[in-house]
Amino acid sequence: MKQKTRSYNLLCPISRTLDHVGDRWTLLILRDLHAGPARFKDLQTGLTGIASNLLSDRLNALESSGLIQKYESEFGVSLYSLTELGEETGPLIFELARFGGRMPRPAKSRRPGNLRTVAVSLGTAIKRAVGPEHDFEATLMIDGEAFRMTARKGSAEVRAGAAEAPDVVMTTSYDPIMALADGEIEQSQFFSEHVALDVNTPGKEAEFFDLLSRSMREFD
Amino acid sequence: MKQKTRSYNLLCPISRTLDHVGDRWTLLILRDLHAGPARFKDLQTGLTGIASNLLSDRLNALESSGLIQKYESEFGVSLYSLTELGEETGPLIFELARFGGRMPRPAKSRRPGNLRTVAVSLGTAIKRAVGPEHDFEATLMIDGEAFRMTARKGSAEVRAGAAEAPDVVMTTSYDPIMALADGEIEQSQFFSEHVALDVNTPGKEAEFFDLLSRSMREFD
DNA sequence: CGGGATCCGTTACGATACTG
DNA sequence: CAGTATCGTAACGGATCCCG
Repeated sequence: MKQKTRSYNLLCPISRTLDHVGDRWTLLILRDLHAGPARFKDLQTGLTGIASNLLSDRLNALESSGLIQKYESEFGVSLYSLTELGEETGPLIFELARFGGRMPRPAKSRRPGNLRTVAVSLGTAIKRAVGPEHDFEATLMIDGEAFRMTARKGSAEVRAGAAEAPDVVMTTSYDPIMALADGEIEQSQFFSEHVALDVNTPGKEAEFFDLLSRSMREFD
Repeated sequence: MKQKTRSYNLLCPISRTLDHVGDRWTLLILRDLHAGPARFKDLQTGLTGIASNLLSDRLNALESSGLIQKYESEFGVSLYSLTELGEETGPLIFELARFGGRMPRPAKSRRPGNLRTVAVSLGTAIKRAVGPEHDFEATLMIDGEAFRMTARKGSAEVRAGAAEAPDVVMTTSYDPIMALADGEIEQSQFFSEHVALDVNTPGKEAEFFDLLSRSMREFD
């Protein structure tokens, strides 16, 4: 049950970080948790085929490191979420996503079991791009999976689950989003060909588009 | 001789990055190369006890990924260096260093075999802090190991080896630098108690101090 | 049925020894 | 100095089992 988790144990901040998050799967677990609290099963499907014992080991290790916490929600569902310290891996996750866009896309790659990864790449990017002029809530429907994007008072996030009272609702699918993130298509093409938009609060769609296109520029 | 290098192969930029740099030791090798070209032996000592076969495997894999390149210098010395693509891991390395400062320092940790790691943490930070008002070259002597810091026209770097015509020479040692990076002592204390400074070009020490203290603020 | 723990074959790691 | 070869061991990966 208990893995030993090899460590470098070197007097260097970089290797210290890797001692906590450098094991296989660990950064991907943190990635998915940046989309909000998740159950064991959510993580297992999002990580396409991680062995349950490994997921369990990693969650325990992350809890020991103080990066995540486990708690029971109503009805006794166990949920894992980032601690305040764990949230601080956001910029690190963002740089991982950004660098991935620089690497050639491999011939065939599997789709993850859920789309939290999209929410995360987007979420880490809009946090950098948001300004005080952005104030809205949006629902993103991606291949039937719902996420909510919130921008308020200079801070922003994307989380799993629909918004309660969205100003705008954007419907799209996974492949064009990834193509956009990988720089294979342009923003203009993405918005015009692959997106359907519902506006509940007229005027807010301008803020929404503005934040989204600023975010995409963060990946350059 | 040839390791298989497990990969996630998921359609996600984050996991794609990890497919290239996520193996054990790989990010630390890149770290050391951010201090400039290095020989096999330099890397081996900097990584305190990495097995030579692993170092060899990782270097081959990184070369295949296009992140590093191998070339012969004069006198037939083999050198490894970052490619243009590999240089782009800079921000990622910086975030790894920054997050390490947030984690509690473990009770006992070994010193790396050389101090390239210091040059790298510093170097990634000054790249973010430098402005057009900084224009100088400095030599940093850290426990007898020489590095050169260059700031010119809005860009800056730190590399292994002394500067040829330094405007200032700073002499200090490893432990206080790490204490500073880990937030255990203040800048003012660091400069006043643990640093000796030689000024060759009067006036340049102000620019030098300014860039250094701006850099430290990047870690907050 | 979700949330894991146990078992076991396989693979990468780590140390040492050895060679050009 | 710059690696390659060998080999024991620890971590991974997949399947199965267990418990509320």
